[in-house]
Amino acid sequence: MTHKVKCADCPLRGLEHFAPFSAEELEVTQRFKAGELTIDPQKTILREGAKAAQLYTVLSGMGVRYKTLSNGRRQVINFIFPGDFIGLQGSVMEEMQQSVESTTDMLFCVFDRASLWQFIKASPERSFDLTWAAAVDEHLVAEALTTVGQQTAESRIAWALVRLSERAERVGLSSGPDETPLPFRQQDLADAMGLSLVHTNKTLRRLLERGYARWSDGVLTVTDRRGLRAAAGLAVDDETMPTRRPLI
Amino acid sequence: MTHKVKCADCPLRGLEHFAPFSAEELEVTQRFKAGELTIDPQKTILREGAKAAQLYTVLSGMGVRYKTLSNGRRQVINFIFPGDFIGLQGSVMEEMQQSVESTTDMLFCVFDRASLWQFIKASPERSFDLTWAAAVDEHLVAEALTTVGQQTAESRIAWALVRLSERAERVGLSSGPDETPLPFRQQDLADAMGLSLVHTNKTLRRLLERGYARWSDGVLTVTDRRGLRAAAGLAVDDETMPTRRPLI
DNA sequence: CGGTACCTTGACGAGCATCAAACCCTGTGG
DNA sequence: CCACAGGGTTTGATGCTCGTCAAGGTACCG
Repeated sequence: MTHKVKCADCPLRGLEHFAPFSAEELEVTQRFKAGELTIDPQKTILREGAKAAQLYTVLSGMGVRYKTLSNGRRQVINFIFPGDFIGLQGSVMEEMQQSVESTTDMLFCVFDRASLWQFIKASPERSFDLTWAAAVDEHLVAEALTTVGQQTAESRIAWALVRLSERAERVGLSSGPDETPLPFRQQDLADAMGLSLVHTNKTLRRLLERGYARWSDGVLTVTDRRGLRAAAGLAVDDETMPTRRPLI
Repeated sequence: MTHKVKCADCPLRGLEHFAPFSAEELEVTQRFKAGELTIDPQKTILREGAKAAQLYTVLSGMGVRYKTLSNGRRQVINFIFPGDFIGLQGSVMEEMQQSVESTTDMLFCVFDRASLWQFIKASPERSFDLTWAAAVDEHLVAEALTTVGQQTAESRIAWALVRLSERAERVGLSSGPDETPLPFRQQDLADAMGLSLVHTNKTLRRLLERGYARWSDGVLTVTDRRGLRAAAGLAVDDETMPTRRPLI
């Protein structure tokens, strides 16, 4: 397999959201890279119950990470953005407990799980980045749990819109001021926030009509960020996300 | 500060739930250890908003990790058991986003955050264990999110009882067959599962009356594990937790 | 044009929250 | 030894939030 994108040319590296690479880190990562993966929309990249042999960094596109229950319901654990590192679960559990599915076209950087160990030994810096990635993920999920567990439907939806737009902006997806792609369905939002599709729709509609944002054709435009944050139960300004995170 | 408990004598090491230590790993960990901390019940070990300078491994006792909202509500993110490693959040975020509070008397093994880096460099094996710990945490939180988001009150409570008893058993807390300490209040359970105290009480009572378990004086006795797992929406037998995990 | 995927809206009822109060304990002090 | 207070548990009554059911609307696609 050839690498169409050299790590040195990785489009994500330039973003200020990601910590800078040393030349050595770059080289280690490049060696660890096994190839690339291009995926169509609505395809499953990782499937629950399977043993994942690979790890992926998202180079472009978006998706959802979710878990399905025996009763057929689905919980969206997190939305997947460029820069996200996925598949660690499979290295710790016997088998994957969650699935990852593409929403849009996606491009992945593929790493071999078997060589993960060498990767760690080769570069302590990079190995801490792994821990970092896992910790950030946990933080996101914990915040989602808090929102789903303690907030009303309105706050939950508002919170999701705030976080989704923030994350999109940070990885350079903005197509204009406060305007980012949001290719997900209302059903995805509903499954993420523990609400029914119908109630999600009605609540979302109310928020949009109140002038906090617009959302059509897969593009979200936040027109009143402060109002939206307030509705979400978030402090109007403060940022809880780490401003810079390592990229793997 | 002196170490009353040498890592070599750590009471947790013997448990088969934890991966064995090599002599070298033991030595590295011992060097990293800064001291010990004894805490009374109902005390705050880590507080949201603060910058944590230390990391802790729980040697004994139990507690809760939670996040408080601006509206005064509280989400319990996870229950803390012996062997748990806490404080990583503080190394990744600017400041802690969650608090940790003791429920019982607790004993911690204290590590200095400043020397975390040396720790990682000194032992790649141990550094991967950090990642492992973070990933396991994320898995637990994700499962909680799934339960809170998609299950009825009855399933949520049943799920909590199953997981709590399992975790307690694994770290050697059983006081008899299917009998483990459970020092938490119903309010803690309620805050963990996103339910009101009243509804938690009524639902819990129904489960207990149905003969799945008994719970009094801080001791949980599971009398019908299969029934309880079924009520929780879990497969009757399968184990999703990694059977062995590293101890830090 | 029929078919499918997604969004939207109304009607109805259930699950759960909230309010209120009583009932344990255990500890404390007169 | 008893009165009292405080933390936790338990129970009943009431009503709101949200889920479920049902149907219609729109866009897109073969």
